[in-house]
Order: sequence, then structure tokens, then C-alpha cells
Amino acid sequence: MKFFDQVKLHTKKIPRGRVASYGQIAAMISTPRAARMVGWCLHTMDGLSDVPWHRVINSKGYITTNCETHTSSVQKQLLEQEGVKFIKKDGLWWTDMKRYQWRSRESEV
DNA sequence: GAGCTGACAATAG
DNA sequence: GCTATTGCCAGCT
Repeated sequence: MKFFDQVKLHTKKIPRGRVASYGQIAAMISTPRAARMVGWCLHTMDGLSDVPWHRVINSKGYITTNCETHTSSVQKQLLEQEGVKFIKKDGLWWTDMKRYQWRSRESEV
């Protein structure tokens, strides 16, 4: 099992209408500081995979994507379709992590 | 084959 | 409490 594969698996486990942080995913893979890899992993998916990459944001609840294929607007829209409310904060889309952050049993361990 | 890059997070000062 | 630096590991050049 490679790092990327684990990121995909955990990302796919995120339920609809819920979001997770990069660090959270990284922590599930037993590598809390590999949050950068999580984000980059999702970038390589490029939407071609069946992985809900839009459900992964940074720990502050901000969308920090500016790629052509992953603009903040796109990610925000995908999440809003799932019931996640977004607010424009400091020029970036922000969501309340306290309400929408996914709490899996594995992440609690 | 080696070095650089990359959607962040945590620790130290 | 806030700012700056280090760490993470696989893909890309």
C-alpha cells in the first residue's frame, strides 16, 4: 500500500456533506506531517478518479486551491451541492470546520 | 539517477 | 498569541 493509495482510500471514506483536513487524512495514514503530500495526491487525481477531492481542505477550513482544474470556486460549488455552507473570508472560501469536519473512528484513535 | 516541487501542519522561538 | 522554520514522501524535470 503506497502513500497515495492510502490517501485515496481515506478520502473516499469521507461521507457526503462532510469535509476533512489534509492533516487529518495524513494522520490516518500515520504520517501527521505529510499533509502536503495529501494535497498533492489529490491534485494528481485531477477529478479523473472517483475520489471526492473537494471534501479535503486545510485545517483552518479554507480552500487553498488555485489550479485550473481545482479552483476554489469549483470546490466550493461541489461542497455546497452536498449541503456545506461556505463564506467568503479574507478573499478565500471558508467553512465551519466545527460543524462540517468529518470525524471518523480511525481519526479519533 | 539526483534534486526540486508540491492543495499543509506542527513545533519552536 | 503570532511568525518563522522544519518535516513529510512520491511524482516530475
